[in-house]
Amino acid sequence: MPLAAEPIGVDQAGEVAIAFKALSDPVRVRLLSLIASHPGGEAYVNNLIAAFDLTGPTISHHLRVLREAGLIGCQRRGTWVYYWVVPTMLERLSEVLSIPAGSRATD
Amino acid sequence: MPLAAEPIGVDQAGEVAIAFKALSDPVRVRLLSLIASHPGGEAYVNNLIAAFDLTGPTISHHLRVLREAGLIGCQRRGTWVYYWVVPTMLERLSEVLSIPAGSRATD
DNA sequence: CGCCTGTGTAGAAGACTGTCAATGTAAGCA
DNA sequence: TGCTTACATTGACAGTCTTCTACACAGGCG
Repeated sequence: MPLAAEPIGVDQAGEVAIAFKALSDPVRVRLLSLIASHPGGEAYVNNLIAAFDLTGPTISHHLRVLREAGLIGCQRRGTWVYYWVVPTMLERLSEVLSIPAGSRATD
Repeated sequence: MPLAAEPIGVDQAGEVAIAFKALSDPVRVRLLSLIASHPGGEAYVNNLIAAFDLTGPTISHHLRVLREAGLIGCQRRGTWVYYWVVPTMLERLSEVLSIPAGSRATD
């Protein structure tokens, strides 16, 4: 349900805000984009760490925030840990921000 | 350009993160929804304050954050100040989160 | 002019966040 | 078993955020 269609409920506003908070850091936005745009839809941590001027623990922390927000999933395969995006969550957020047709007013 | 289409640039990630940070608080999500879904697309501050268990200055602060993020605009008309949403900004964020067709992988 | 209402600003307290160094855990290999 | 690599957790520090109280500004009205 788009945010602009009707006043959002308190509970749903809280859930949505948690997801947006996970996206409120440039590093996490880039991480999500790197994972989502990776060939095959997956990426492993070592590649992600190499893309930033940050230490491993910091990237690990950001990945955890994204995971706890339900935006990405992960799985260990042998030594490496693979991450992938959860498309349904992104789509839900995208819909929340969409503008319903015919609801535009003074701009 | 959707976030999942290709790795997002550092600059754009920063801009997008600022907008998402503005949406990372439940109060601001509800404020934006109240303004966007208001008949006529506008709302004035007194009504917004009445919808929360928060003081006027706190609502004023949140409105400023939304305004500085480019998500809403405002104008004084006599004694009252009216707020409205900026649809282009919401649409841009919605597009960033959208999933390009055919890019879904292991879920 | 002076008063009241509506709205924003300033400053401060407390909680939260991003980052790091140090340490811990898990898997592969000799 | 012991060593090495890959990744996560812990604890700490500096900075930021949310919220409040107190105050200031702007506009209408007597």
